[in-house]
Amino acid sequence: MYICSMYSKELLKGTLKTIILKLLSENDRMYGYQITQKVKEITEGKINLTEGALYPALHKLEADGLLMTEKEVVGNRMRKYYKLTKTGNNKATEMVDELKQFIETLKAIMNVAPQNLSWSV
Amino acid sequence: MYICSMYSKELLKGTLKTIILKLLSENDRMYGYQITQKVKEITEGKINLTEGALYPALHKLEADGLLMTEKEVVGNRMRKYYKLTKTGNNKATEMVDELKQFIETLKAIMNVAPQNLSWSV
DNA sequence: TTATATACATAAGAAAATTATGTATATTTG
DNA sequence: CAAATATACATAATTTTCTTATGTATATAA
Repeated sequence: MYICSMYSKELLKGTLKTIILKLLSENDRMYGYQITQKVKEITEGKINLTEGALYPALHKLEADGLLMTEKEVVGNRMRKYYKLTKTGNNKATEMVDELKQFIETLKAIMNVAPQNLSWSV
Repeated sequence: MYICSMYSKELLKGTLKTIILKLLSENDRMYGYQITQKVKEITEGKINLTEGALYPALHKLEADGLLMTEKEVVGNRMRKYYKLTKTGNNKATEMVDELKQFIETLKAIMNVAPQNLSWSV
């Protein structure tokens, strides 16, 4: 898995943790590979998370006490399920709200009224 | 100017260049400080660009041939105006479109339908 | 006269992602 | 049956990008 996104890659930066927390707030528990597939599905292939980004992010969220893990072996292969902690659940709500507001702000910039007069050069 | 944003700072990552190009596609020419003020104005203070992020980004965009500069002295103080090149203008359109699509994709994730059945665990 | 605003710049460090590997099993396909 | 692809984890080296901090300098407001 080497291709990250059909978007300019920079755009994803800063949103990964929020995406992970959001998915986990909807899905009780998920494992890493499942998260990549779920994101691919929801975004119709537009976002493909790379392992090099995902796994370190999951480890960081666990280290920060936002996620907890359960290991299971399914058909000889290991799975590590991630689940929100109580703190993680609160943080998820907070970060999703923040991202939604940020999206609105970005839209304001992207649709800025052409040539308003407040700045004359 | 040390405070960057009322948002978690990560969110801004990856969007700065698009913001700059968008503003310049609306404003013919702008100088650095003006860009910080314009962004503050449009976002109602929610985004404050730091110099440490802005100036290197402008220099990079110039080095990449997307911006060109005109220096002027206004009231004993130097101003460096930035303007889109032809390439920069095309790139601006492209990156703004990309960001708009990315925003829609992000919204899809943030509003993901709870518990659809395509992934059973 | 001191703080704030205007106006540029850059360097050190941190954070986060990309890119590239590595290990291993299961399944599909030619 | 062999090879490719999918599943499933992990990490190290590097790059990019931003934060934080600092530096220079003039103008204006308190």
